[in-house]
Amino acid sequence: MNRKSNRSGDAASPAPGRARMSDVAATAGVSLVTVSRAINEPDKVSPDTLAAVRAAIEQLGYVPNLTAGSLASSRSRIVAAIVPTISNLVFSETIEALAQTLADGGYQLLLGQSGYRAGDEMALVDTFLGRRVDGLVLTGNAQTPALRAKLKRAGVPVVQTWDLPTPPNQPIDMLVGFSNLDAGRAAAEHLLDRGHRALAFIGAEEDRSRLRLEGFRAAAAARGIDDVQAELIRPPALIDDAGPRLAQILARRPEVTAVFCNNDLLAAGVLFECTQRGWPVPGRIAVMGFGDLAVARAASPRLSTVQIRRAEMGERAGQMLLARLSGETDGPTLIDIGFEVVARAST
Amino acid sequence: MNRKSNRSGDAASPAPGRARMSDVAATAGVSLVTVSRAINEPDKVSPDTLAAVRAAIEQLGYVPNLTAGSLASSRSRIVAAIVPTISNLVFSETIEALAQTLADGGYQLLLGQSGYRAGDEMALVDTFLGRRVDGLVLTGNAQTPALRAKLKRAGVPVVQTWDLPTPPNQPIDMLVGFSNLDAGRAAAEHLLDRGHRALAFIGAEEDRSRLRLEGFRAAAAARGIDDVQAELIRPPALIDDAGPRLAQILARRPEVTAVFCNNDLLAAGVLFECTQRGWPVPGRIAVMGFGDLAVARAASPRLSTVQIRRAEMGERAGQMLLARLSGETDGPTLIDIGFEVVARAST
DNA sequence: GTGAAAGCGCTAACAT
DNA sequence: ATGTTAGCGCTTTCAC
Repeated sequence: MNRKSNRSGDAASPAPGRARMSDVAATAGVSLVTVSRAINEPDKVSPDTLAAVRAAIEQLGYVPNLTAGSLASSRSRIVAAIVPTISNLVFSETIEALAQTLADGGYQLLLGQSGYRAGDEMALVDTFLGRRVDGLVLTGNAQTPALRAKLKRAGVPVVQTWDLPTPPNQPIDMLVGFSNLDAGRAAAEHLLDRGHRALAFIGAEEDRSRLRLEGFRAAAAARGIDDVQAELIRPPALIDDAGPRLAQILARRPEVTAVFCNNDLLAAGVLFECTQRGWPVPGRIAVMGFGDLAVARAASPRLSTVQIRRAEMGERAGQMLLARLSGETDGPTLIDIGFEVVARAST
Repeated sequence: MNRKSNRSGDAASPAPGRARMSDVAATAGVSLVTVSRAINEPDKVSPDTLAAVRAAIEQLGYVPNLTAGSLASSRSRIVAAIVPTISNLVFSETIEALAQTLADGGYQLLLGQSGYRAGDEMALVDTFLGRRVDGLVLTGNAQTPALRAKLKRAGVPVVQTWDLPTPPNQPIDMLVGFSNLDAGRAAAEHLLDRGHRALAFIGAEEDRSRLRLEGFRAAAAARGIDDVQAELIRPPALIDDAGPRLAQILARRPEVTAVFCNNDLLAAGVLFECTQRGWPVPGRIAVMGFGDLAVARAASPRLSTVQIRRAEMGERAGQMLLARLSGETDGPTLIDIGFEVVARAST
């Protein structure tokens, strides 16, 4: 009952509803295939016909139906990406670079949020596969066995990001990331090198954050320090969680002199809390962040942090996908982009 | 040459490539239509057949081809949204709430970034219309006449967000927003009421920010203050732009005692700059933000700001769209959700 | 409650 | 350089 019913205002608009490719063909006085070619492979059409077709398209306000095209060609020109949340700034640069790289290659990005829930991730993958996306970019490598199986069966190119394969997990297909374990370790070593012995950790209760905590603890233990206070925040971890969590840590262990926060915004929250208490940083307590977001360079004092090249990660993910989609079969399928400890004033 | 070629590892996987609905039908011993019904309208199928169909789906690992479904039904169950950038936290809560509301209604969100460029917005709309999205959510109401015309011709439900219609612009279809002009005005009045006379503004060089500046200036002028220093940052405006811009303002006009920042993160950047200079806030300078993000409640001092109910905006946008898509013809099509000045410690 | 036939709007061979 | 013939995998009448 809706296919023919026009919505409300039905003024004398230039175009009569929605034109199809055959309408364009008729108007231009050519066949339907020629129109298809004029749109998709303009070189294979004579200049005159091309002009005629373009005029007809313009005149009719024709918008190609990409759904029909996808069905016929079994290529959607869509790549889907799943991130835990778009409200976390660490992901947005990766996504922006990915979207840009894909766009330059003629693909569009479909974005889904898992909310850190495995069930949601599975549901998203289902609809993405249902839409026959040409590729998939996932965050982390903690996907459930069921999900892995489904992806392999579907045969879609997949890129995992933001982590390296942590045994026993194998890469599903391609991967670009870094070792979160080593990053946590490096953060601890940085603080230990500066003489801190009473360490604390604030992060989200989530896979990659847990890995960094594990590395952080391992490095501390290697130097004989076993008591690392940790506060894990149920995601999303927001900046206004930082102050109260720091308070919790200090209530349990007042002598803490250094805290590693699992993203720079959380670290900025800790800085604000210190300002509130009138505590000098790093005099009373050293603060280290993660990510090297813009806030790390803007904070006072400037934040020491672990830099992740987030944009590069998105770009590489996009390139790997484009290479695979264009039929290239060689090229890397596992990239460790590493990380770098950046020492600034807060430690 | 690729339709039949299988990628690399071709182990004895349970499923032979990709099952179609007819395969499910054959396996379940029913007709294809029945499978379609079992998936889309389970009530209209007997419990036994339903069970049989579900078993077959499970066994074959069948994933419905939504592209084919969309083509046949001319409904995509996709709503697209365009935001300037996902790297700006003010948009993410709106988008998250929108995505959630739509998901509850059985629709998926396709996200596009315009990068604040009108040309990109047009290109995005083109591909979205090409994919026959069922609805569209746009940011702001400064769309070009060409874009407006295209949207009206296509007849898709459209919701504009984050602003009210500013003459001569009419709403394209539906709208949920607030007056950026009035919000800027209210911010100025708040600062004026606290006795400030030398005012400054830091914001992005972008439509809504400009409107807020206009309102800010108008309210100041109404009280006899004509010299409002403004710094407009070419988007994206990041937190580390704040300090340098404040410095610029002070270099031109050292007696400035209050600055209105066009988002809370920028305001946090100004707070950090003040900490750096050893300036008391609001003693030496008052700082006001916009949005009421989490950072406003976490900063030191707590930020006075203009609160926008961003999640509600996304939810309302989703509801309007769902109502329209389900055939409801009444209901509101223009909602002013307002704003609220929140006075905290920074002013 | 279930099925048979027709077609959504395009692209992919294969001609010419 | 252009056209013809077949589908892509579903949903929709309409019939039983």
